Amino acid sequence: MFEQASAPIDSSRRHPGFAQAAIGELGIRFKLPKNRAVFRAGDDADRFFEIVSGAVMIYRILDDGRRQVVEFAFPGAICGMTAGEQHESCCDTLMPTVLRSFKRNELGRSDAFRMRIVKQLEAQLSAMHDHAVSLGCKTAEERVCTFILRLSALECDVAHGVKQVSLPMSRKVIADYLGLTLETVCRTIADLARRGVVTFGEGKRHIVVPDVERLGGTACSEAQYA
Amino acid sequence: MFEQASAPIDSSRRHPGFAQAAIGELGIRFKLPKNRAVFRAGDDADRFFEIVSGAVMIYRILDDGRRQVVEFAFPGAICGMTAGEQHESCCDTLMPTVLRSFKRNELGRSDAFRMRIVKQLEAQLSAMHDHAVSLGCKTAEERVCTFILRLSALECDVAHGVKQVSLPMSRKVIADYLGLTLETVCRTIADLARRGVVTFGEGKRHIVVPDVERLGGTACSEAQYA
DNA sequence: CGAGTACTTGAGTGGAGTCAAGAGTGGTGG
DNA sequence: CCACCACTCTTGACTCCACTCAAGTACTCG
Repeated sequence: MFEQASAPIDSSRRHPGFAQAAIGELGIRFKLPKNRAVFRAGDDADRFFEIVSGAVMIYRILDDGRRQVVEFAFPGAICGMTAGEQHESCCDTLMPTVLRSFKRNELGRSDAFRMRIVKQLEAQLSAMHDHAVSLGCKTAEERVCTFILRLSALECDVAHGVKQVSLPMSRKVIADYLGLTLETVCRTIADLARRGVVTFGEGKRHIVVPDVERLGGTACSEAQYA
Repeated sequence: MFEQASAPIDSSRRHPGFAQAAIGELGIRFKLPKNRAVFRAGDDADRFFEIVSGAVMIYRILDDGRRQVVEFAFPGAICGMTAGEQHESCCDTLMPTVLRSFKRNELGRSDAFRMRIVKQLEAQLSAMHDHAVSLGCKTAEERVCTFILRLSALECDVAHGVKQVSLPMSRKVIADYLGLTLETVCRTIADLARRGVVTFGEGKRHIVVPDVERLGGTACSEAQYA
């Protein structure tokens, strides 16, 4: 009935030995290659992570294999903070990624640190609200445009008024994030390209946005009530 | 193309005078009737709120009137915390509700308070992840079952093994939360009732769950990878 | 008790999913 | 360097779940 998502990356491929690599109070900095598990649902949530460079995805998997990517995390973001004892989601790297790992109880370290964490959690909550709007009431085309727009806001090369966005993830991952199938994502991007709303850069993972306004119009924005 | 959601409740119906009602450091406690605005998207986010009793919904509205209810908040939850200067969502009461209002800068008050806020934000983030799973990859029936199950976990009368859940919101609000139409919500509940997975209590807003296991099976749960 | 709102049910449609086949891309090893 | 293989991406044809439109019924509250 539903396409099986690829199972989570094998536990043995998780960052081996790093967590034990000691150091006391400051975050432990370490690097992972592409497609490695940072943590798995069910792991003890005694540590959380800050993305220094690279990118990760946080996702959940249902019994029958359906997968929902709930967040992407880029440099500056934190992930793996949870009120419970165990992680409820999985987290994989999308590209070579440098992380900083903190013990959960380091949270009490300093006011400045804690305020940063609160700000980050607020930002993530707000991003999840945006994402819920996409998933709950936008069409396939609006979701894809909103997604490209969001990526272009964080990371893009701007050359003579044209933005180039590089997608660090496969069509399947985008589909699992947007609540669509990979075929629908393909078709939608192809259609946007046909109409000139976007064009392809070098390779299918580079999207060029000639007119951000136009893409924004196609993405459908939120009403303002002041 | 899309059904117009009712516009947000008029600003003049917001809690009049309460914010100015002074008091210094402790939260200001106040009560609102049903269907009142707690805050609006665009309002200054200088205060945030704790639900003491009752219930509220947090939602966003798109240009063309589509509405997405992103969260419900019940006693113990906080709402209105945002990293930005203005609120990005609207918040209305679903029933007579007692709230406690805090100045944003009161956040620095005490460690215990701050830790409570962090825990709450983590819990809300986790709830949003669950919600994204529903919106992104569950069928109408699974969403409705997941929703009833979640409500039954927080609030329900248990009498001789049978759970009764009271829905404090209209079918339209449930639909806007689950990313469905109100007709689909109606049909789905009717169908569950026909099959005996749920039955109606007194009035259409009281759902009786004879067998929580069975409802859980219909809701579709998450895989565990330890 | 009556008016307005909330809810239910039916019939028909369409957007995104499913199934399937083929093209492009990148990494590896001879 | 290029041939091969695996994986990712694209496109087409058909299907189906949830949406739309529409009519009618049940609450709720003044």
